[in-house]
Amino acid sequence: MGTSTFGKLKQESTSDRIYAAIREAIFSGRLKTGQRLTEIQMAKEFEVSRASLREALQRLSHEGLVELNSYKGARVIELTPEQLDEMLALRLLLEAEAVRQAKRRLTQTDRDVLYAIARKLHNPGVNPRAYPTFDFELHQTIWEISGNRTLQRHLSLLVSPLFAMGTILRYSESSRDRSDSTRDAGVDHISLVEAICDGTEERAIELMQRHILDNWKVTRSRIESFMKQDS
Amino acid sequence: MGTSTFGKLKQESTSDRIYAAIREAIFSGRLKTGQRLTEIQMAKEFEVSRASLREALQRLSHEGLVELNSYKGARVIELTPEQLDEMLALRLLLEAEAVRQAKRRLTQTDRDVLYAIARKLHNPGVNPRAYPTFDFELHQTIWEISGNRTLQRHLSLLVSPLFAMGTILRYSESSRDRSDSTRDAGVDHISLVEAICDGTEERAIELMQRHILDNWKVTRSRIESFMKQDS
DNA sequence: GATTGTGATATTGTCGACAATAGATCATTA
DNA sequence: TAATGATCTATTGTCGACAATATCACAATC
Repeated sequence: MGTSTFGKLKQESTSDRIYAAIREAIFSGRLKTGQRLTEIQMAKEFEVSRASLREALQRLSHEGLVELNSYKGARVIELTPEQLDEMLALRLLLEAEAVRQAKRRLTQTDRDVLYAIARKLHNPGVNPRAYPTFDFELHQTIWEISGNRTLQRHLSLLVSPLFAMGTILRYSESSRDRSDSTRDAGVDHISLVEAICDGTEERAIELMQRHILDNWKVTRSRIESFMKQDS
Repeated sequence: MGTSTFGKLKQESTSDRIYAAIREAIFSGRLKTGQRLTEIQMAKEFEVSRASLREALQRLSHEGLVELNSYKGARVIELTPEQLDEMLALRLLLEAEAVRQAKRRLTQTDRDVLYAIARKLHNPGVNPRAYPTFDFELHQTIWEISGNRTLQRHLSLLVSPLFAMGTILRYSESSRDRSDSTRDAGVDHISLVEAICDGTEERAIELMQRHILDNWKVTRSRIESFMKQDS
């Protein structure tokens, strides 16, 4: 339990840490919508220099989580449920395109990799906390197979905050709901991979979108109950 | 006509200048694919501090024009014609979605604004050098009307470098071809705006995509002749 | 009383210097 | 000689300080 293995071997920079910390603070509700993020204050709080902090803020701004104005500073951007739905809608569009292009370039090794990930997710003994990581890995793999760097960049940009939000809310939710974290899947991943590898394009896209939507329903309900308890 | 635009006089920061300068250097071919961008050297060259330079590099990295590696520095990323086509394909997808959503939320003022821009573009006396700016303005307006911030962010991120590249190549091309800069339009803008305001969704999307593709053909041929003369 | 000008203050933009790291150089050894 | 390891150098990551700017309070003017 206590022996967590979350630390990647790759050494993360200071701005990486700050970036993740601020994002976590936003999603967990400690930093609220419209909250002004003063560089000096934040730098003191995290005990880092303003340079690293500014780099983190710039990344958050790029991701659309904070708003940067010249000589006016950074503010936490408003993330309404409607905007989250917008992000999800765009994600559905791009993931469909990724599936379309991935199907065209699929090699045998790609199939093996996809099935391997799906089996990891299907394995009943899998650590429930690892589920979202594996799920994310599956999506990323499909993006890579598509061979379309542009699509990859935009999908990462779009999905990364959604994924982080889901994970953070999952860990901060009340313990009674913890159980259903294990059956987020909805569409099971084996069927999805099968459709991508050997099904029709339409079928693959449909399963992918259903899979995303099913997971989204869970996350969205978490967000709403989180917002209720918050106010 | 009398619609004066005040806001564009915001003074640009140092990193804005450097960002634009490096991007220009990349598109004009002075900085070639894979070229290492040393911070100290670039900072000296532009006579700015490394802080501003790093900020510019980070933006270029977000835009996908340079690659940043920890403790290894920045390199100009490879932009093959195939990758440009990828970007265009994604743009077609997103612009179609923008048109779709804009049509649903269109107000009378929106119509007026769109027609005003289209007339500016249609006006035979318009400065040819202003054409791409107005064209960009038309697209941005449609994105805004869609009301979808996420779509806006991703479209800006995607189109901004394409637009910059087109503009830079236009100005650096040999003077004999300058004439056809005035008739890039392809689909004329009035028809496009009419379709968006009063046509069917399919018609509007089709005209939008044809318009983008027509302009792209011109830009792409410029890129190819530029690459030929380059080697 | 509302508006405009002026100054104080807090915050961001920019800079130069130091610390940490990667890559190259070169000596050492089997 | 080829492989190995220590050292050296160039470059990036991080920091604290100064300059430029926005915001607020308050006085002056109509």
